Amino acid sequence: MPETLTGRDDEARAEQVYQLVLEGIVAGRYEQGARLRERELSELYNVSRIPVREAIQRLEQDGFVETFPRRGAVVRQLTLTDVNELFDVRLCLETFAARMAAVRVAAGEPGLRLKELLDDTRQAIDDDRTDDVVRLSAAFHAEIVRLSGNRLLIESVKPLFGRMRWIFGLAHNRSNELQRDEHMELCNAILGGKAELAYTLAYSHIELGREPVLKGLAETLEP
Amino acid sequence: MPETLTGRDDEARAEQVYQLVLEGIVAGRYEQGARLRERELSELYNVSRIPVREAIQRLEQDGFVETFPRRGAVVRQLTLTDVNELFDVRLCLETFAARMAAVRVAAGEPGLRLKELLDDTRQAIDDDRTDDVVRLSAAFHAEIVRLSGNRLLIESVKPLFGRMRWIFGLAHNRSNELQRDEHMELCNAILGGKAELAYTLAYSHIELGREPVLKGLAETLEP
DNA sequence: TCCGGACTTTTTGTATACCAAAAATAGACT
DNA sequence: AGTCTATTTTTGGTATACAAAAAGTCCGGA
Repeated sequence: MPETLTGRDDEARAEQVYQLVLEGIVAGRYEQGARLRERELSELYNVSRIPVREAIQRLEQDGFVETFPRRGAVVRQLTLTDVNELFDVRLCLETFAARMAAVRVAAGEPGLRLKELLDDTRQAIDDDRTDDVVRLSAAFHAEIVRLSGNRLLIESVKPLFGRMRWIFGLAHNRSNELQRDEHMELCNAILGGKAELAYTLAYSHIELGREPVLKGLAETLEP
Repeated sequence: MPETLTGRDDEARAEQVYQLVLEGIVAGRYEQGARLRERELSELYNVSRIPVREAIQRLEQDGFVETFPRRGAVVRQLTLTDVNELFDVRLCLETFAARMAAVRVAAGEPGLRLKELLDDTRQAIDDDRTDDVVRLSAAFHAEIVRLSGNRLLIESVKPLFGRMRWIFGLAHNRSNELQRDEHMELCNAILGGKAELAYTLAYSHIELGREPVLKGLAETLEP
């Protein structure tokens, strides 16, 4: 029973509720269309209904729950269609981001953070810290988008990353080693300012991730 | 003084507040970083602060206002950078949508609505109903995205269309006749199932829109 | 005169209590 | 058992209150 929010660090209760519920969703603690009742959550987390409503609104906007008028919010369940749609949109936006990132780096934008993330991933793999590997991999993709310099693109991609976290949490994935190799190549292309190469590498890297995830989710969905 | 919302059709006060404020923003009734005070809006529209907050949250998510902790929301102002970013992201998503739409039509999805919109636009141009022309043009682009069948793509594009409405409201545009010709070509490609052609036509159509809008906005911004 | 700090007012973020109406649920009746 | 009705939940909304952070104001001193 987390009385976590009671008197403690105030400021942004809504944000905290959002994070807590999201955590529950990606960890699979809610199942198939479970209802999120406002009063239930507000009592659980010792906050009023206002922050809860705000959190639920954001969860809906990020595609984790669905709300129906006068019936409230229910946790969505991921389908194979969702995964395919996600990968298609990622192919659109992230390949563009990779190309732009290369252009911007060629124009002087510092891209060292990308290499750092790669080094950290190396460490995390060697230490077998699986959660960190996943987190760092996501951070790598996010950093490329950030490097693109297009704020609207960054905004547009944000909800996708939320969904990715969810999907990768449910359906795992393929060899970390292989993925890191691809990240390395992509990193080199971007830091070398090779825009078209970055585009191509990003494309194949994302596309390579699709099948394994689909297969993993299919298994999770129907055991 | 619109007591519009008072006893009337309840249901979705937040939505109405959202629409009303958005209307004000795209119509340019608010200027350069004007503050949106919760109580002010709630008194203006005769609602409590909750629907107002909800509306403001959505306005932020759609990029019309910016909020700062403990300082509330201010109306954003469009910059040339915003326009360029918007067109770049549109090039990503809408060209993909056009390609997918062609594929889906070839696979049997009915695309007649696209032709209807084109006919309506013809009428609107002939009748000199400028507002309708703009609205129908937007609807044409939206319909292509809808035809793509990718719900996540539809969600991702929604905020862009909001911004487009804003931008086209401020900075007008180029010959309706020319645009309609391009729409016609694109429509034919999609209905003919010619995916790559649809992609190319969508690309050049969107890109052709960029310069005029930039020029128009530059004039609006510094008179 | 102009500057900086103390005081006052606004405004947000949240809480509490309450209500109408729609859904969900239970119950009664055929 | 199946349908119609009554009861409880639950949402969406209102009103009001309050602490704390900003913003705005005022005032005294260099």
